[in-house]
Amino acid sequence: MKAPSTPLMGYAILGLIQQKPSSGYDLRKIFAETAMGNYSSSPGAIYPALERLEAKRLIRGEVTESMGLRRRKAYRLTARGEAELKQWLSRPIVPNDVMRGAGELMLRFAFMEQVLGSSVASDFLVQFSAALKAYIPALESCLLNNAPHRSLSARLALECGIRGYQSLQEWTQYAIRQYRKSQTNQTSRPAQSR
Amino acid sequence: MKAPSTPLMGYAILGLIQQKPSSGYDLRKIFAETAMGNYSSSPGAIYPALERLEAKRLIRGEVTESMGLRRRKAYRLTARGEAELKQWLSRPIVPNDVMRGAGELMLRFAFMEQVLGSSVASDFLVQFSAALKAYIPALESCLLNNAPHRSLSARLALECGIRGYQSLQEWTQYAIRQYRKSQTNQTSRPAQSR
DNA sequence: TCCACCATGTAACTGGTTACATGATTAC
DNA sequence: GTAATCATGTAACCAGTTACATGGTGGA
Repeated sequence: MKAPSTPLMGYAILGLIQQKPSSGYDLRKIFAETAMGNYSSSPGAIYPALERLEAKRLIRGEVTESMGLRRRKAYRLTARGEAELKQWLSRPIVPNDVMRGAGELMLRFAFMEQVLGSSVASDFLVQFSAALKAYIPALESCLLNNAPHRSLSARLALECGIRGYQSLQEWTQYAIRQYRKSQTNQTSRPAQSR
Repeated sequence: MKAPSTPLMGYAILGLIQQKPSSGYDLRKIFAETAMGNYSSSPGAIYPALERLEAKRLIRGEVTESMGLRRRKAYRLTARGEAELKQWLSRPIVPNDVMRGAGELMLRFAFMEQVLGSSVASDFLVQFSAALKAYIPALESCLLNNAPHRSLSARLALECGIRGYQSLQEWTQYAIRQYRKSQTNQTSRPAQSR
């Protein structure tokens, strides 16, 4: 009774390929050099991941050997792949998403506007903010309950986690304001891929 | 040319066991119910991890079958285990630690005071703060360089990462102040395990 | 007695890690 | 020609996941 779920890195690849058809090498560079560095850029991670996605018919690769260029296998999304990506991006936020660190939610949000449009991204922020609002008090009570702490450093580490979520919450408010600002300027359109 | 490194969860277990000898079940509860929930509480993760640590002679388990109690295998640190834990806690902070998310550094800090004393923990915070100060500008320039962003949501996601590190930096300052405050009240002692 | 929970494990699968292999192309 | 870099891959290993198995203990 388990969905044959694509791991997080698979979705990262789907999202990047949706933005721009890419080779394994392109993806390695992105993971190695940009802020997406939390995902592995090792060939032993990326090439097998591409093969798995291709086996599931979510992407398709074609070699571009034309005129003296280096051999290069560029992947692009299939219709199934785009559907899978949209389905992932459309999932509702569940408490577990927030508890396990917000990495997956942020990855989804980063791709969301291009794929589903700015109004969906804006709605997502509202959901996100609400989920954080519900979760933070639980952490704070955890801090108070454990009043007789083992050490100052242990308590501070816990406080650091709470601050992280508070900062995330502040970011959602900021981001919501940014979307409101942009909506007054231009109409919300479903983000056509050029 | 690779150290037979204990994975992060192994150190989490060593740290917890140092605080208080524990069984696999105890650890499961801690990982499931407290703020350490980012580590897996599944039996398939914990029991093999305990076996690995025992095989490396870092911990030793003994069954406590006394008087009608349920069978229970409590582990405690060996001398080697304590040495390994101290060695891990004493490692200098390298840029990579900060880039790959600060999870390992926070775990180390949480255990640090009990094992190595408050002055080491305090020094650690200073190092941590310096590492963050060096890293944040790189992220900010990444934001500026990618000025023609794909979408507002992608830019905001990047900003969220930066804010997270800034909040971490603010926390280090706060934590350093807390240590200064505590040092004026009581002398810094190497934290004897009772 | 039977159910809930305590407590420890095991097995198959999945996927990431390090490290190595291979060869083509470009710049010097 | 030779070094750097582009580009794709492979293999052995390691550890976490889900799911199941086993049995003791206490309370209804």
